[in-house]
Amino acid sequence: MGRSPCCDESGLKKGPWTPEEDQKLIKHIQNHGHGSWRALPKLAGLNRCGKSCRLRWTNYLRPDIKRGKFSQEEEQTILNLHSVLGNKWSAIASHLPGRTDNEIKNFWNTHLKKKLIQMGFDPMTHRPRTDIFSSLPHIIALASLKELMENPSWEEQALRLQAEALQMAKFQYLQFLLQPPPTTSSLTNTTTNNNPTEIEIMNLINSLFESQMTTPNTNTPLTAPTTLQPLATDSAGLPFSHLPSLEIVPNTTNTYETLPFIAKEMCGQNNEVSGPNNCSWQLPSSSTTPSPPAVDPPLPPLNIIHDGPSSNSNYGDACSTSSFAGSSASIWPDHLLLEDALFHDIPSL
DNA sequence: AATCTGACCAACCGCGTTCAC
DNA sequence: TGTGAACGCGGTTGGTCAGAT
Repeated sequence: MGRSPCCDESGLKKGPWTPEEDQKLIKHIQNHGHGSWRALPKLAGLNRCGKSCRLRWTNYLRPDIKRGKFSQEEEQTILNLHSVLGNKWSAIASHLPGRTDNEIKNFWNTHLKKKLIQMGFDPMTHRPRTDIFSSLPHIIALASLKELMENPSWEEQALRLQAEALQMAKFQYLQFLLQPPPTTSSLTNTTTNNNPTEIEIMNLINSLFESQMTTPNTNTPLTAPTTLQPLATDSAGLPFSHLPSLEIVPNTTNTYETLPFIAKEMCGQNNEVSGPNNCSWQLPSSSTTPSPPAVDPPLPPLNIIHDGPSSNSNYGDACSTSSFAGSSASIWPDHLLLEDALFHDIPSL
């Protein structure tokens, strides 16, 4: 379709508006309304194109425009609406009286987007970022190179580091998936499209347990309850503050096939759930947990009644998760530091 | 004091849609 | 119904300013 030719016309002024031009535009619109924007500049005595006049009026001169810093409520509203509407700035602006789409767009690009990224969220999906995986090969390569430079037995070190990095990334991603969705906005209703898929969680849980086998293919049962502690809260107090610790309890009546149901229920934030095959997990009473911080109190530990050896030989070995949980918290206190930890002190290449 | 860098935001550009003829 | 002008919207640019080096 035809594009407006007005901006292509030569001889029309561009760039910042002067106070005199503003006054002409305001006075004309107050007296006559804007009518046809194309005809307005000539009628108002402005050497501007109609489009420029319209933008100046709608984004800056309109009397009902609210200027100044965005309030916490406005910020929250933008987050809510953006999680639903995406970059529909005009639609978002329609819910914020006095704010223009341009202003909201600028505020988003300069503040909110960065804020979400810092908190570990994808600003487009409002879900925890998973791009750790896409960058993992790069991280591992550099980490391996570091080992190579520092350690003569670099092959072994690199392999170990690779395994640890991959394991950590999986665990962190699993923790992200188990958060109550979505957390970028406390006002947003829980919508199913923010929930991780059952398969997604199942695959991660299985791969974690599988790779934690200490004695492969021996079917050694898990002999004592083991707890996966949540990682430390990040600097902003999110998102790990909502994460329960996971207690894996040996239970001969359960099978690994119950894990998808466990995972599914964990997403639902229920306090007590009975799954198939006598599988169950529950949130212990709050009295068993340390006193919560003033803001964003953590959920109490989550007990998972987990099976021991399974008929499925891929998953049937013992899990030594306590050391895993301990190392995870000490090596990478939060997800944002994983890359930092690996890159830290790496000489420039 | 000079230069650099990044944040901020008004304004522009260009595409898709709507409207009038 | 087809066409072109007008409009609306989202992405991008570029000027300004403040803080860091």
